[in-house]
Amino acid sequence: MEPDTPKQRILETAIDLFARKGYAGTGVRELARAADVNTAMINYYYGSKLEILKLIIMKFFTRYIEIAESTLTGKESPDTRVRLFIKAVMSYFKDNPGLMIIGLTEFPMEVPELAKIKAEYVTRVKGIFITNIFRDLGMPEEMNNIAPIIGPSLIGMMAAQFIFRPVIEKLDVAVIDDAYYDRAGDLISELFLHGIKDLAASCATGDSR
Amino acid sequence: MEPDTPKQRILETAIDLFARKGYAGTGVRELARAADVNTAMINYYYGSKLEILKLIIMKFFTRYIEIAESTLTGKESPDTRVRLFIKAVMSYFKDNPGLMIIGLTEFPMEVPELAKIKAEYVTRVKGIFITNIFRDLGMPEEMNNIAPIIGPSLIGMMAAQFIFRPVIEKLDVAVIDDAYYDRAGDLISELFLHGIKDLAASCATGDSR
Amino acid sequence: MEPDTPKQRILETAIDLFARKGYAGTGVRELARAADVNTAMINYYYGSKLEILKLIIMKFFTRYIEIAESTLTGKESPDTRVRLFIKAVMSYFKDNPGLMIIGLTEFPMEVPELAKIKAEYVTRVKGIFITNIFRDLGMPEEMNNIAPIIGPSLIGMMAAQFIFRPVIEKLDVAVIDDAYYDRAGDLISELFLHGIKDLAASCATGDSR
Amino acid sequence: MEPDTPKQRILETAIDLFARKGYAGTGVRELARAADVNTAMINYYYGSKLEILKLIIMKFFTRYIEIAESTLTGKESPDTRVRLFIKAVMSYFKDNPGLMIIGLTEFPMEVPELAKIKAEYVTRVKGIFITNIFRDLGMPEEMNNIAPIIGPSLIGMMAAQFIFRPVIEKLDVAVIDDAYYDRAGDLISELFLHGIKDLAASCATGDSR
DNA sequence: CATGAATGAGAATTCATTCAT
DNA sequence: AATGAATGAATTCTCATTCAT
Repeated sequence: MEPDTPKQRILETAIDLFARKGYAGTGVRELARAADVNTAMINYYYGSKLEILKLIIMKFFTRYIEIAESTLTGKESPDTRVRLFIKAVMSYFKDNPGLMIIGLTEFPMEVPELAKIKAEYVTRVKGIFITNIFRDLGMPEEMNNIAPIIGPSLIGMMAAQFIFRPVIEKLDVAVIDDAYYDRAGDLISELFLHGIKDLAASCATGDSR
Repeated sequence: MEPDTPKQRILETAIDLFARKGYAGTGVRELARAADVNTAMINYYYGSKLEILKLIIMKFFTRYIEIAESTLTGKESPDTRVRLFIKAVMSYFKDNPGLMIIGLTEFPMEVPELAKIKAEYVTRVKGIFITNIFRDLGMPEEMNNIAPIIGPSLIGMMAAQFIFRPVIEKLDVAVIDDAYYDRAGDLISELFLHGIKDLAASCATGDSR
Repeated sequence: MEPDTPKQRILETAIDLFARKGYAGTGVRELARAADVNTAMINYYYGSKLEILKLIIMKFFTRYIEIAESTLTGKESPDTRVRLFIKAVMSYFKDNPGLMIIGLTEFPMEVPELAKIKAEYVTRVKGIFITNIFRDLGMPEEMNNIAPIIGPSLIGMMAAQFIFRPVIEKLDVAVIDDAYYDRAGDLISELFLHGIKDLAASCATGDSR
Repeated sequence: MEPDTPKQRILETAIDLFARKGYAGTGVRELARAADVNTAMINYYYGSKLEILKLIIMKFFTRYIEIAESTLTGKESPDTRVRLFIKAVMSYFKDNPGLMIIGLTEFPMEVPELAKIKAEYVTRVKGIFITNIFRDLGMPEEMNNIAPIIGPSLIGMMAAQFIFRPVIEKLDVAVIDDAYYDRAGDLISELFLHGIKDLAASCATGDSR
């Protein structure tokens, strides 16, 4: 179905390598070899190594935003929508772990352009969350300022399952398969929802902080 | 008080640069310049760039384990101990953000030695958690298998506050200062404790999954 | 006729420089400059400086073995064959002094691989000599154990003419030209044959050692 | 008896290392470590690495000349004197293989001073040989021009036993011990004397070339 | 005497990229 | 579209040497 062109192979291989060895830690020649293309092809198709990174980051966030919008803005109860969101995100991360790792952890500060793009994406997600979830959960307005804390917390919980995978695997636990990530998603949903609702409740009774 | 020797300066600068630009993304010459030492000094004192990384990772985990042991094994209620742990960890991360970022995100897979060391540290923390917290919270034995999910989740929440800082800063939120991280710690404590206790409760009634 | 490609130029220049200044004493940048190529070309074509050395040593011994086989295994009298061998070897050395000097004097002990290869080549030559010359000269079996002495002696005599050339030139002797080496070859032949035959004779009469 | 001062240890270790790994292939720090002295001591005692090399070469030739003079200028028959010379030289080489290897094979062309010194030494030996041996062996005057061939040949035979030692050892021969070198010395004496006398004889009858 | 810190130049190698074919 | 040669800058690390203590 997918044509498997050299150009595609380069991108897929880059996602894998950048995620595992880091953007700076991955050489163009290494990438070319792994993708089984000529070294010059990389610059021919993508212009530069950095362009590939940009592309990957955009790719990651584009879909991430889509998921946020399609799951969080529905008509279901806020609980359900959060559960749907987490389920969808976990599924997305599971199918594209490399994309996620690169999108979330590669911060080429030398490229302000990228930092700005990232911030824009995150701002949008934050907006979606406040407008659709916080409000519907009945959280008081003044709790919006904790959004920048619980947003990263939620994504941190989900991402951690994949980022720390090499270490988790070394533990004597059952294998990390699809079911594992399903369970993790459910767990994170419970943790998050119970936590945030109790928080909102106690907040309403005055014990703000 | 602190002597500020070239050797120390190299290490401190390395922590800063490795955290911001990545291990692979940081050159020795760049490091030398930033630490204001001769390039050869780096190898003179530490042997190689990789040795510095190893040192940093060990440093991070050594203290992290200490914190886990000293806070989680006390006589207080499990709730209190978790709160103390999170507070101490957040304080540790706040004072040593670079140390944490490197310790948690740099995975030089080419160095199996490091991977093993990391796994050992994590195994110990997992043990401390299960023995001291899960048990005392009255979690059923069969929930131990969610430890590898919950552990990363908790640390993911905490770490996210620092790892995503460059992006969070770009949001139109209040400045990220000490108080910010205090609040984040409290919030994560609530989220985690409410979540996990409700989870244990619902698990006891059979709805576990 | 010979294409004179950069790759060839690198090898030829390496032979010259390694022979004159030693392998360790020759820098890649120096080699690149002398061969009039970009420094990176050396690694591009040969992988590493060490690979060039290996190649040169193999090259030397390959031809050396060929000469030994083609001259020593003929149907002529053993005297004649030895003379042919020495003549051919001297001619080979004269045309490729660098190859010989490197092949015989560079012993990178750090590279056991090379030491093994060398030993294999030498073992083969020793075998050829014993089977084809010692036997035909009527040398008693028990004299085979002197082979490891007279083998090096013979090659030492021949090689010395080239290895010590810089010093010989400083003496007030006639110029060192083709005729000089022809004469040296003849002389060495006489020295060697007279010597070894008298030796065999005296050995036969019992005055062994 | 010998005090084993740091200064001496440096020189002895240098002889060993320069011989085995080459002058250029031996680092000052490596030398210091092997001699168990501080790196700076090397320059403190000898000024520079090059000075050590010069010293070693001088040392080698000084003794070599002494041996030539004391053995070749005696009252015994020329045969006997040559035998004594070879025996003494082989003994000298055996006890100081490093000294010999460095003295004979290290040609730092960049140091014309050294080349000149070497040439002077060799010229003296050549003179001793012609005056004391060739003449007494009754070699015709016109054969003096083969001295530059014969000299290197003889020393080449002797040196080869030590220079090629690492390779000889790999052959399946008996161990290389003192007796081995004694035998080699005797053999080389026979080879050389038989050869050169027959040569002189045939030369006298006109078949010179 | 002896040390360890310090240095600038140089080592070999790899980098991302370009270009002619 | 694709290749392999080629490049100059940059990589990490080692060099021999100096110097203050």
